This record gives sequence, structure tokens and C-alpha cells, in this order.
Amino acid sequence: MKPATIRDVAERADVSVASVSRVLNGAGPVTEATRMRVLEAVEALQYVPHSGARSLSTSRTNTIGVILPDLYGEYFSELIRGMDVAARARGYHLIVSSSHDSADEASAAIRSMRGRVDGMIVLSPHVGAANLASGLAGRTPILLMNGGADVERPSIVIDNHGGAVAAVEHLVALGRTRIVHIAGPTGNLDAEARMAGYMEAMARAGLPPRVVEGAFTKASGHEAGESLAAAAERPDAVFAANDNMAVGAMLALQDAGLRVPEDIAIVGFDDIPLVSLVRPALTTLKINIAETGKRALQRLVGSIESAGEVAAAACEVVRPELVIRPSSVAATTPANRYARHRSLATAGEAISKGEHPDDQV
Amino acid sequence: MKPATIRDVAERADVSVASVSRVLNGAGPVTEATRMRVLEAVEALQYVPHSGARSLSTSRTNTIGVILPDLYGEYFSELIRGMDVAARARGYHLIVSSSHDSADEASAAIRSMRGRVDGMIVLSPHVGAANLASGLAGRTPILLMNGGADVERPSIVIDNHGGAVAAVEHLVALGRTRIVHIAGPTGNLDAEARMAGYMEAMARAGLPPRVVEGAFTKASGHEAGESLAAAAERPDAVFAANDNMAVGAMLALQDAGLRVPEDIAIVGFDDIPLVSLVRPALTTLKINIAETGKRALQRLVGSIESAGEVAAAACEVVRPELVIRPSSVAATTPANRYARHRSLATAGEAISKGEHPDDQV
DNA sequence: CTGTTAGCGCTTTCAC
DNA sequence: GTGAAAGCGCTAACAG
Repeated sequence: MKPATIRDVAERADVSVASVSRVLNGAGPVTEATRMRVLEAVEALQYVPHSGARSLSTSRTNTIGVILPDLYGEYFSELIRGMDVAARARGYHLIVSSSHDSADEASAAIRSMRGRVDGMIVLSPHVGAANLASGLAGRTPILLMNGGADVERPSIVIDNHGGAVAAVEHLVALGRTRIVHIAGPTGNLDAEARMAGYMEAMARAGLPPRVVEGAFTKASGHEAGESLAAAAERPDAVFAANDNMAVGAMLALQDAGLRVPEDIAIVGFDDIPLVSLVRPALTTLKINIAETGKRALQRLVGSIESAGEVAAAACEVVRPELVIRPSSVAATTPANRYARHRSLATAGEAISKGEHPDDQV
Repeated sequence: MKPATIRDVAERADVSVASVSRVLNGAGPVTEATRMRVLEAVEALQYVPHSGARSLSTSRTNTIGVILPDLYGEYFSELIRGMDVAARARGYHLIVSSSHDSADEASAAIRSMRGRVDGMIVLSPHVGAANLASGLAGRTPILLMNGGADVERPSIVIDNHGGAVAAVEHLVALGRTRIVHIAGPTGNLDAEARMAGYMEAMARAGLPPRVVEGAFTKASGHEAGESLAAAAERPDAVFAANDNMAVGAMLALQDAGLRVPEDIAIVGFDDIPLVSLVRPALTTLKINIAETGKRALQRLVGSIESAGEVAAAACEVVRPELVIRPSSVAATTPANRYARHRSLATAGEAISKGEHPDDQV
């Protein structure tokens, strides 16, 4: 008892498969009479077109693939959410593939998507432009989001350098002088650009740079925080390469008895939803993550549908915005309990405003 | 300059397409000689099989669809992460579809997956067993995770009732008597079961129930918290139907000047990563979310590959585990600063242990 | 307006 | 061992 095919429908409606196809796709002329007959047959047979077969003949899958290095944390889920919204609005499906530990795995994943997607968005830092150029994806349109400003192909990059500079300048303006950077993993282009921005801004401010390693994870931030707390010369500010590490570091520092921001100010990067829920809420460089994902998908679909026209193979830059929260600037009122209230109010506000529209189980 | 097809490879290797297929699939006998020739041609032509076409002839897509109501927050991202891990381990792709506001939309999404997936995991609360039964998905194997313990078809459900009872009993054991429940959205089976558990446990304890509405979102929890803080008779404990609402409520209550857990204890449900990062960390009913997602995928794939054998159409139950954190039980030491330390240490511990393996940008 | 037919790219009997 | 050919389900010319 297999599902009905277009042929079954044609038979039952006593028309040709072509007519059925026409009716179903709203393409081509059809009498109202046949139209009805077809629809009735479709109904009776519970017919649903086989999209795989359709793809084969149209060579369009209405699916776009997303290659991620990982699926942990809010950064990626926000990104996917944005993409999903845009995709569904344009009638596309999303096929996600993550956890590629090596360049080989990522390549394999990309390859395995051929014939399955109309284009893909690639975030894997392992996948260099070289890999892609080597025909990995064949003629499949690709949009890069892996931090490398690639002038040759469509991509979206964050202005990491500018963001980092803004972070440091903010801390310097606050009078902090011993500003440490918790770096992201080496090899990650976003991480490296943030570090470069930090170095440059520090140099410009005439301050000695100090970098401790991190891996973009909360755990690595926590470790970094512990080492800083135990260090001989304690910093008075931390600029972490992403929010996860900033949160991890903050917990470790607080754990060590330091007050944030009085003893040590903290600035993160990304503005994941989490940062406005921790205490104190984190100052960070805000990227509208979901919006960026949405934008990425729109651009990709645009270039797919314009089918090779002006491919607008440009590199779009997203400029993060400094959002100041209590982790760097204590409330204006000196009294400590007021500071606390201030911080809570801030977070509360973010929530009720629906800034991060929220989760459902 | 279109991508090479199997025919191109056959031509170049001077063999038949059948042989190419055999070599590539490792099926059927082939001389080492032709084998080499084929592989060489594949290499030269950068040939990658068109999975769409393969699907059409094998009627297997190696893709499973995931229908979600939403994509907000950590619950779903953790779930997807678990599924993705399991999927990739078994050679499957994941196609996600979310944001279905209505039953119709969800149905359409399910239907549009026909011919595209080998099976699907459905979480949309809108999709009742009835809809599914009416052939929506045709013969496509489905695994339900929408809270309804459906004995007739494969599903995974959380023991919401038991979890809720455990939550209330925990609070009662702590001596709390004015325990309020922040409920999830009506119509959501998980939410309703949690509420029922709450009611039963309260009755059993001889305590008057008191329920305030919520919607599983942080914002709704925040609102609920505000109303509770302003209420005439202030509760001394809150059991929220999920962690998001618990966190939202906690922020509102703290905002209103209440101390957690001294003035009011809070218990959530789910154990999303976030809850061990807020202050105080939240007591909650832990579901190993990623693990559950992994399990769901494994079961589905199992039933797909056993192709109708003992379909094990059972309803599997996941029992949440009460994890006690400082939001319900203050540290043993009376001094306040110690309590603070305790709470931080707890969270720090969770991080460094890699309980929530973490994010990368 | 409608039916016929030729593929889309691959797998898979079934002969040779 | 290998090749020829028949589809998988659908769309898209091209005739009628």
C-alpha cells in the first residue's frame, strides 16, 4: 500500500499526468472542470507530491544546507533561528550539519550535500577558501560566514577588529589600564581579528597588552578567569573574545572574591541572550545574531534565484555595537545595593521588552 | 560546465554506468582493474554522486526531518544537538523545520517533507495524534515527542507528572507552604501534566494550590514574578513549569527586593545550561536534553532500518531528576557571604566539569 | 486546453 | 565480471 503517485491521480481523474502537474503547480492553462477532477482525485488519494522526484527534474531542491562547526550554545541556535525564519518565508528548507572536527569532515559534509541543496552557508573555520575553490561544492552557490573576509566570493563577516577596538577604548575611557584579553582559539579568523583589534587599541592607548588563551568555551573562560585571579599582577579589566568566555571568566573571578565591575570590569563579544541574565549583566559587542543569519539566507537565496546574474559577490560587513551593561560600568549611585538594583532592572527590562523573544519548551 | 554525472565517469573509464555504480557502492563484483579505472575517472572528473537522484531510485533519503514549534532558547538547540550527533553517527542528515504557529502550518510542513525524509521527529504540540493518523505523513515513520503519551505509536515522553510531584515535595520538605505554580501554555501537554502533578502533590500535602499563567517564555515568567511580588499574600516558593519561566520569575522577584531562596525558593524544569549560570543557580528537574534528542533519533532510525519489523511502537518515558541548587536551598553556613560563595562554586564546578560541553562562536 | 514523451541521475535486475 | 535497460516520480517541451 504505497503512497499515491501523480500517475494514480491522473488515472483516477481520467486526465494525463501533465494536467495533474499543471493543476498542482498552477502553471499552464487548465479547464475549471479538469481542475476540479484533479483536485478531487488528489483529495481522495491523499496525494502528496514527492519532492525528491520533483527536485530531480527541476534540479531545484528548495533546500539550503548550513555547515556549522558545532551546535553548542546560543550563538548558533540564534543564527539558525534567523535562517529558518527567512527560509520558511521563501519556501526553503534548512538542512543543518555540524560537529566537523576536521577540514576533511567538513569537506565530506559539504560534498554529501550535492544534489540535496540549492546552496549552502558555511561557517566552518576549517574550510578555507582554497578548499571551496577546489570545486568542493561544484557549482553550488555558497555563502561564507567563517570570519575570512573573502573578496572573491559572497560572504558576511563581522567587523571583529572594529568591535575589539571599541571594547578596549571603552575600558580605557573608564580608566582601566591593566586590560587583559582572553583570546579565542588560534586558527579561528574571528578570534584572530578580535585579538588584532585588541593589540592595536592597546598600543594606541600606550598600554601593555596581555593575552591569555581561550577556546571560545565557557570552560576555557572560566579557566582563564581562575588564572587571572591567581596572577601576581591582577588586571582591572578583561576583554574576552566572546560572551561565553566572558561569562565563564566572570564566574571564576567572582568565585575568587573579586567584585565586578568594581575590582575588575568585563566586556564580551556577540551579545548572546545569556549575557543579560547573568549578574552583573555583561557589557558586550552586540551582533544581532538572528538578523545576521536571516540576512545570510536572504542573500544566498537571492543569488540562487537570480541564477548567476549579477551575483553581487560582495563581502558584507556587520558592525557590532557596544552595549554597555553593569559588568563594566557600576551604577552611578555609589551605594552598593543601588548598584545591584540597577543591574537587575537592566536585565528585567531586556526581558520584558522581548529583546530576546524567548523560548518555549 | 555542469557537474559530472555517473555517465561521464562511465564514459571516461570506458565501462558501463552499472560498473561505476558497483564500484562506488562497494556492491557487486568488480575486477580490480575496472575498479581502478573508475576511481581514477571519478577523481579526474571531481565526481560526486547526486544524492537526490540516488534517493529517487533507492527511495531512501538518509535524511530525517525534525518538526519543532519554535527555535528559541536552549531547550531546542540542545535537543537538535543531540539529534545531530546521533544522525551523523549513522550517516543521516537533519532537516529542521520550526515556527509553526498553527496546526495547519505544522501539517503543511510535515507534508512538504514527503519524499525528502525517511522519517520524522515531531514536537509540535499542535499536531495531535489525530492529524498524524489521518495519513498526514503517509507511510513515513514518525516519532512523537510532543508530550502526549501515545501508546499507539512510537514516542518519547517526559515524566512530567512525576517531576512536578518531586518538585513540590522538595519544597514542602523545605518547609515552604505557600507554593505557587507558574504554568505553561494551555494546550501544551507537557505543561498540563506538570500542572496536574503540582495539583496532586499540593493536595496530598494538604496545601492550597495557586496557579499563575505563563507561556514557557522568560518574559512570561518575568511577568508572573512581578505579579507575585506585588500580590497581597506573597508566596514562599515558586515552581515554574520550565526553566525559562523560572529564570524570568527569579529576576523579577529579585528586582522587587526579594531574596532567593531566603524569602522565596524557586524550582524550574528542564535543566537548560543557563540555569547553572544565573545567581543563585536554579534547582530544577533535570532532563538530559541532548541525550533525549539522541535517543529519539536512534529509535527512529532503528525503526526505519528495521523496515517495519518489530516496530517497537512503544512509548518511552524519560524520568527527570531533581537537581538541588541554591535557588531552593541556601548554603548550610548561615553567613551570607558564604552562601554567596557556595553558589558561585557550584556554578563554577558545573562549568569546569564540562557538564554543558559548551559553545563556540 | 490537453496528452505524449523524453529525460533528471542513479540503482538494479537480468542476460551475456 | 560486465553491460543494457527498465524504472524511481515528476516536470517540461512539443504536438495535437
